[in-house]
Amino acid sequence: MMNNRQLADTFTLIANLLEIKGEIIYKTLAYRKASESLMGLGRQASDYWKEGKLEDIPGVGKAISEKIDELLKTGKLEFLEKLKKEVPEELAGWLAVPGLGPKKIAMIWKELNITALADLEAAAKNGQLRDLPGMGAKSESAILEGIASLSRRSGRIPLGRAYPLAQEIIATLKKAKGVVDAAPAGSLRRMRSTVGDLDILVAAKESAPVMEAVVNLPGVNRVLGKGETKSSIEFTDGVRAQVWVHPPEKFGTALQYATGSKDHNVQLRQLALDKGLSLSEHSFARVKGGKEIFCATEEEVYKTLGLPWIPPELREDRGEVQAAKQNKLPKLIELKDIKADLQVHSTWSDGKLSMLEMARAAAKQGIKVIAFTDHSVSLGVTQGLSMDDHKKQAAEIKKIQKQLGDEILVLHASEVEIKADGSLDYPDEFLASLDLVLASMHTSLRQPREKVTERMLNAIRNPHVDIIGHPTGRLIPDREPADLDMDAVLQAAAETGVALEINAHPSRLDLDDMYARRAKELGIPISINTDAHSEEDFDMRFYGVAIARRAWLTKSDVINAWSPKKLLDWLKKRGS
DNA sequence: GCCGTTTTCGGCCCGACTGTTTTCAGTCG
Repeated sequence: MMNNRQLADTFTLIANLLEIKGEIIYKTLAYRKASESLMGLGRQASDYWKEGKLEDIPGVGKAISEKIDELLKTGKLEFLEKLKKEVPEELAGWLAVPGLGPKKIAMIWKELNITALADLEAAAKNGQLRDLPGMGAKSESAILEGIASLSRRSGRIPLGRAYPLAQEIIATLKKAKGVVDAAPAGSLRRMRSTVGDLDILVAAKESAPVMEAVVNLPGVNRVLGKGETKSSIEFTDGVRAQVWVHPPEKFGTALQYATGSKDHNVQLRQLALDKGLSLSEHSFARVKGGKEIFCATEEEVYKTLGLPWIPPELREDRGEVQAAKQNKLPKLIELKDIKADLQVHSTWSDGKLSMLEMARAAAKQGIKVIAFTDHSVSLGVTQGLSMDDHKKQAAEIKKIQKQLGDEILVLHASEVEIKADGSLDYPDEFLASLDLVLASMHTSLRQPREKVTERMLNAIRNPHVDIIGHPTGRLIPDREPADLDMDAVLQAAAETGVALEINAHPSRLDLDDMYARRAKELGIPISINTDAHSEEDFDMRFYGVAIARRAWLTKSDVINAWSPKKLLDWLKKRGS
C-alpha cells in the first residue's frame, strides 16, 4: 500500500513531466498542489480512501482521487505510464538544475535528442547548447555551473544550522550603511525543520551599499544575481541566501511577502482583491486607481485586510487565514512557558556534565523540573544503566536535591530502550519505581512497517511509560524516519494517554509539526524536551517550541508548560 | 485539474532578475 510520500512523489513526477510536455500551467500546478497537500496531511490518504472521502483532501478533486484510487489498488498508474512514453522520465531530473526550467529542457531534448543528465553536461562542455534558440554562451556555462552545484548542494538545510547562520549574516548586514532593520524571512522565519535557502530582508533607504555588503559576505563562492531589490549568493558549502532590500516605510508588506508561504500569500492577495486592493511586496494598490497604502509593519498589512497579525509559524495555508477571520487563532506556546525538561542526560550515561551541574544549568534558564533520563542497559554505546546503577543514581539524586533545595525539582527517570523485539529494557516492577519513564527506539529502525509499528504500540500500551521519546527516530538530514504507521501510533497514544515528545534537538525535531498538530487534535499530550547532553543543549528548547508553534500548540497542550503540581499529579495517575 | 458567503465556468499572485533580445521569454520565489 502506497504511503503519502510515495503518492506525493508520483504526483510531483506527473507535474514535472506535464510541464516539460508543455501542458497548461494550471494543470501542472494542480498536481503540485495535491502533492504538497498529501505531504502535509498528517494522516494516511489510504484512510480517506477506505472511508470513500479522498476528495476531502485539499487540492484533490475527481481526476486526482481516481488516480489515488488506482495507485492504492494496483500500485501503478496507467496515466503515468503513458506519460512516460511521451516524455522520458529522466528529463524530470533536469529540473533540479538551477536555471533550467521546463521550456529549455523541452527545447534541448527535442533539438539534441538527449535525455541523460550526463549527455546534457557533455553537450554543454562541447559548446552544443550556445547555438540553440534563445541560448548563448552564458546560458551554456550557467547550465554547467548548475549541474556542478547539484553535487555541492545536499538538499535542504537543517533549521539548527540555517538559523544561526542567518543571524550571523543579519548581524553583518546591520552594519552596512543606512540599514535600519534586518530580519529572516521565508521558511526560516516560519521555522520549518529544514529550509531550502536563507531568505533575509533588509530595511534601508539606499540599496547599493547593502547589496555590496551582501556579495562581500565571508564565504561567498558565487553571486547568482545582484539587483536593486534582490540579490542571491551561494556560499562555498553550497548554502544559498537571498537578500531583499526595501525602504523602511515598505518593510511591512515586504517582510510579509518574503515570509510566505506562497499559499498563505495567495490567500492574502485574494482577500485583498475582495476589498478592491492589490497586494504586492511594495504596497496595497487600489485596483480602480486612488492612493496606495504603505505598511511599515506586518501588523498594518494584516489590519488592512481586517485580520489580526498571524504568527509566521502558522503561515502555511493550513486554516490560519480562516481562523484569523473568525478571531480563533490559538494563543501559541512561547519559550518562557516551558517550566520542565523531561529528557536530560548526565555523566551517568553519555552526558558531558554531572547531574548537579546539569540541574544548575537548567535552573539558570528558569526550568523548575528536570528529569534525568540516562540511557537503559541495552544501549551499550551510551553506557546504559543497570538496575543496580539506578539504585546508586537514586541515592545521588536525593543528595543533590538537598543541595539544590527548591531551586529545581529533580526527577529520577530513564530513557528506556524499546528493543528490537518490542519489549522494554527493564521489567515493569522496576519501571513502576521510577518517577518518570520515557521510552525510545534507537536501534533496528529500518524494520518493516508492521514490525516497527507493533514494537512502538507495545511501548505506548505499557502503563508505566509516560512519554515516547523522538517517536519516528529520524535524524536530519541523514536518517529517514522509521516506517511507522503513524495513524495507528497516534490512535494508540490517544487511547492510553501517553505523551509524545517533540524532541527539540535540531537534528531531530521529532515529532514534526504535522504529526504534533494531529496529536493535539486527538487530545494527546505533547512533551517538548531538549535531550540535553551538555549545558549548551538547553538552548535547543527554542527549536522545540518553534515546532510546537507550527503545530498550533498552546500552553495547555504541552506538559512541560504545566505547573509542577499538575505535572506531578499527571505522572502519579499514570502509575509509575 | 481544482474550486466556489457574489461564480458549476472562468478564474488561478505577481514582481525581480538574467540573458538574449531590440521588447521579451524563461526562471524563480
